[in-house]
This record gives sequence, C-alpha cells and structure tokens, in this order.
Amino acid sequence: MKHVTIKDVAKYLNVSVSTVSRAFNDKYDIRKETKELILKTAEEMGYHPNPIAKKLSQNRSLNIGVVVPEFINEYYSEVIIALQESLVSKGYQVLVMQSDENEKQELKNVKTLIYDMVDGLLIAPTIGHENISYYLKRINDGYPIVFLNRVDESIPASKVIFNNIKWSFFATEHLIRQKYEKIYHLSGYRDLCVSKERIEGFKKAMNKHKISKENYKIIEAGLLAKEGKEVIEDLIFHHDIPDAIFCVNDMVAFGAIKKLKDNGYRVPEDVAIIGFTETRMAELVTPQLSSVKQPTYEMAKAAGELLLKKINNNEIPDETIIMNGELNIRKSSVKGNLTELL
Amino acid sequence: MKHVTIKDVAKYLNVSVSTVSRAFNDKYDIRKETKELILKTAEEMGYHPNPIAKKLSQNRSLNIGVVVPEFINEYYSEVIIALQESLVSKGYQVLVMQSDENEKQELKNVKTLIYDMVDGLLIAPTIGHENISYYLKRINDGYPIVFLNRVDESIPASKVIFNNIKWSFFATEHLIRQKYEKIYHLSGYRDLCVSKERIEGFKKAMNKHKISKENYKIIEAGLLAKEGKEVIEDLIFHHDIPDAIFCVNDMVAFGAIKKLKDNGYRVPEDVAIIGFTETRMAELVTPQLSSVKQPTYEMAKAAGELLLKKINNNEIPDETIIMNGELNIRKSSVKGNLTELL
DNA sequence: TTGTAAGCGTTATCAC
DNA sequence: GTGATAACGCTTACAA
Repeated sequence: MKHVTIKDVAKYLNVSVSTVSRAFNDKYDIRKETKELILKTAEEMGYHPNPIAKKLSQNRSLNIGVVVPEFINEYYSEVIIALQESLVSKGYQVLVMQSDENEKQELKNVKTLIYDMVDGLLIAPTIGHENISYYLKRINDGYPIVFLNRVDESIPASKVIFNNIKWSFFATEHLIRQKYEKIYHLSGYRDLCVSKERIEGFKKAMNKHKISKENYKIIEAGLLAKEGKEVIEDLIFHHDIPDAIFCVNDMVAFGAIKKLKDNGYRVPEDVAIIGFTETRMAELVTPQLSSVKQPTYEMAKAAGELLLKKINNNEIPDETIIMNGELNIRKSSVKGNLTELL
Repeated sequence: MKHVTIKDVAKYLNVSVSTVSRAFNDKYDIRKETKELILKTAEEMGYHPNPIAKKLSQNRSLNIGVVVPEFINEYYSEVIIALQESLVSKGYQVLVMQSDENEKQELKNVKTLIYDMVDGLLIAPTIGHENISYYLKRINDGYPIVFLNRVDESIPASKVIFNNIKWSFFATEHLIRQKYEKIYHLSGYRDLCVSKERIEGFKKAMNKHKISKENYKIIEAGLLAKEGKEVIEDLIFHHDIPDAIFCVNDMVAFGAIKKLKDNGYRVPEDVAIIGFTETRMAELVTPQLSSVKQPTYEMAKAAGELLLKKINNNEIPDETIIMNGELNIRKSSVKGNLTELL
C-alpha cells in the first residue's frame, strides 16, 4: 500500500516537485503542455495529492465540525445530509458528533472537534446556557461558529433559525378556528429555546383570541413519543381531556395519539391533534397528522454557506437568517370534512 | 488564533521537542517528573498536539470511512451512532457518506474516502455487483474494508450480517401459524441481497408448510412507504387482496397499512401485516406493527471492532459474523387475542 | 533519560 | 516558467 508521492512523479518526469504541485493547483503559472503531461502521467502512476500533507502545509484542516443533539429523528439526519452535500462539494469533510441532548457531552464534542482543528463549527445546541457562553467566547477568539436552530434570536452570533413563535401561533390559531374550546399544549423541555418559543406562539394565539385561562394549559412533555404518552396518561387519570392538543413535535404527537386511541378516544372527533417539525410518518399514521413543516434542507444549507463565508473572511458581520415554514393541515386536527377546509 | 506548538513548549521548558513528544506518547521512557512537568506546563500554555502533523508523520489518518445507502431511516442512523461511539473513543474520526441507494454515488464516495486516506472502510453497499468486485480488489491490495449488512454471506471478506433468511422464515411462519391462507410478500428491490434473502426465507416457509403456489405471491415493492402504497393500490385494483402480508421492512408495511385502511380494509381483521427491521414507529401506529428486530447497535459495533482489528493487523483471516434478531409480535398480525398468543 | 536530526508530502518564497 | 529549499508540527531512529 505504498502511496505514490509528488516526488515520484517529479523524478519520473525530470521536473521539480514545485512544478508538479503547480500542475495540481491552478493558481500558479505553468506551461499548458507541462501541466497536461504532468496530470496525465500522474493519473497513470496513480498519484493523488496527500490531503494530510496539504492540510499541514496550508495550516487548515478542511474539516467542518457539526454538533447536533441527536440524529435518530429525521430532522437532524436531513440537516447532516444537506450539510454534507453542500460542504463536500467544496472540498470539506464533515465531522458529525451528537450530544444525546446532554450538555456536558455537547461541550466535550465541541472541544474534541476544536482540538481536531476543524476549520469551523456548526452547532445545534441542546438545553443549557453555560455552553453558549463558552461558544461565544470562542467566536470572540476568532473561531468560526454558526448556530443552527436551537438558539435564541437575541444571541449575538451568526445563525439560521426557524420562526417558531410565528408558526406555533399559526398552528394554535388553526385549532382555535376549528372552534375547539379547550386547547392544551404539550411542550418540550422548558429550558430549550425552541420549546419556549413554541410556548410563546401558543400563548400569543390564546391572548389574541381571548381564550380564558381555564380553557388552556401548557404541560411540559419533552421531545419523545414516550413523553407524549405519559402526559396523556396523566390527563386521562385526572379526567382532564381537552378538545385539542398542540404538540411540540410529531413524535410527542404520535405518542399522544397512540395513548388516546388505546383509551377509546377518537382523533380528531374527541381530541384533535397537531404536531410540529413535520416527519414523513405524519402522512402514514391514522389519522394523518397535521403539522408544521420546516425547510430543514434549506436551513442547513444556508448555515453551511454562512459558515464557509465566515471561514473565508472572519471580519464579516454576524448574520441571522430566520426561516418560515408551512402549515400542513391533515385529518388529525379537523372535525368536519377536510376537503372543505382546503 | 495562533496555535501553541510542541516547539513553544520545548523552548519554554528548555528541553527538546522529542522530550515533549515523549511526554505525550506513553510508549517511550521518560522520567516521571519530566513528564509531569511537561504535561502541566503544556496544559497551562494551552498546547494540544496538532493531529494533522501527527497523521502526516505517522502516515495514517486515524480516519475511518463509512459508506451507507442512506440515513434518513433509523437503521443507519443507529449504525452511525454505534460506530461513532466505539471508534471515536479509540482516537478515530468517522467520515460518513451516503450513497442515496445509487451505485455510482457509492463508488464515488468510496473513492473519495480512499483518496482522503481513511485508514479503513466500512461499507453497507447498495444494489449492484460491480462495486463489490472493485471493493474486493481493494481488499486484495491490502485496504482494510469490512462490510456491514447488505452483502451476501458468500462474499470472501470480513463482514457483519443479519440472518435474513432465518428471520424472514420465522416472520412468515408466524403468519402461516395464524391460519392465514393467502399470504403475499412485498419484497425489496430484487437486486438487493437482503431482499433476496428475505424472499428466500419466505419461500422456505411456504415450502415447509406446503402452501400451494396459488396461495402465495412475491411482489417487488421497494424500501419506501410510497412503494408499499403503490403495490396495495394495484392489488386493490385487481381485487387481489391476500389474508396476510409480510413486508420487506417497516416503511413498506406502514405504506401498505395506510393504503389498506384508506380503502376500508381492517388490519389485521381483513389483512394481517408484518414488517421487518423494526422501527420505533412500530409501536406507535394503529394497530401496532409486528416486526423483526435487528441488533443494529451490536452489529455496527462488531463491524467497527472487526475493522480496527484489520487495520492493526491486515494478516488476520476474514471473519464473518452473522447475527440473529427477535420476532416482535404485535396486533397487526394477530387476528385473535394478542395476549393469548404471548 | 534526553537530545539531534531526518523524515512524513505538501505548499510557497525565493531565485534564475 | 521552472527549480531549490524552507516551512508546516509532529514522530522516531540514533547518538550521547
């Protein structure tokens, strides 16, 4: 497995290594014929520039670190795919680490990647504020970091986020317009900024439509199906079943639907349900789940491009991109005839 | 962002760079106090060995390439998580590329990774045989490659695979034992080895129980929910609805169930369904989906370990690990009382 | 136990 | 346009 090196090619062609190097890097002057001969010969000899040597001599790793809370759900899988596609084509390698929704693990991941000399970092933080201040410090040191999702709009850094407040407002308002009178929100972990924002959107809709406090409730569930189930179990136990539920995400909605159906409640006739961050399964469950679709792919791609800009010029000012989604109404949230509504 | 180098530490402490290097690499003799002083000072100075320089001088990248067909489904997400966990702790970085079930893309990914000098490759191939012969050639050249899933048992290479024939046999037999008389198999792409094996297991069960050819059918669907739906649409159109269906995976099963229910068929009363490669959603749909659970995490971990063994000693003989699963019977495949059966 | 210096495979700064 | 050569930051014989 001996690799052919630039020296081998140079010696074989009786040229200097610099000439061979130049042939492989367009930026220098070199006679056209020389270049072509070198490239042809190199190809025949099976020469490929050693990326590690290149990295060392150019003092950059051409690696991008990506830290996500998880990627067992579709959302971050899609994020990673989008990032790979846009970054690999630009010569970068993408190193992905997941934090398992654990603050300590996340910091460890980030440090590992920084020690590994990634040229920049894309972070979708989990719960907790301490890490954020560490990241901001690194950004101040000149480390290119872009946040994706999961950060507050107020945070002074480049980021691509979703307009959670707005779309959670729309999702909630959709329920209100259906004349459901008692509406609950199964929220995500309170410390998570996207949860907070979705709660805020929910409250906004309640206020706008002057729903009295007895007729809505915000219950912390989490992000997993299991947690949706548990809340519903509790509600059933207390005979406290609302007319409609807005869930922080589809997984919680799936769990809720399951538990409701198991206990004889019909969805949407007895309880209407709407999710968030649409998954492919939304269309496959019965009834089909209404949800808010996020432009996941576009968000990730934008974040990748923002990061590359930052890597190439750290002086550019912070940029915040806030994206919008789409409310996809399906059977789970509509009492009457769905087609009439659409 | 100037990095502290080994030279800085050496100069500061009036020792040679080799001594500092030795302090960071246990394998050499070095006085305990010297080592401790160096490590302490290095820490204070914020020194971290530059991994790129290390890679160059040791002529290895400490990178492992992983090529999967996709990771939008849970299966390969879990594979990647398992690999990361076991490989990162051993000092390796994991570079993941997905082929999108496209043979050409897969070969491109593999070549990219080889040019990027990964120390070894883990491949879960997509459809098509041409690539396989290329991979076998590389293995013969001495490149450490381990296959995961998606390869035939007969292939002369190290691999970790699932006993598809056996578990597809069990899944099918479970349907037969329920006295379903007309049983169809919605298979994956015919060219995909796991599909072939699952078909084989299905046939085996049919033969064993002497089901006549009029009473079973194998229909190529694919791996996506959409494809499951399409087949069912077709069957409904031709008034050709069986009593039970064994689907190549859960996604196809979800699609099938959805389409059946939309057309007034009850599952399992009218048509029983069983999936394969259990997903988390299996427990959340109505009715809950019976499926075959694979030890995904363990398979991936075993593959990672096999690869490391190969990287450290290319002379070891090929090893094939065949893993077994678990048949999880749920409501979707059982006509009577589920608890009686369990 | 520690130091010296060659080497890993490139790029980049000079000369020519 | 091309060639020599230092430099990137580390490891590792070999010498001391």
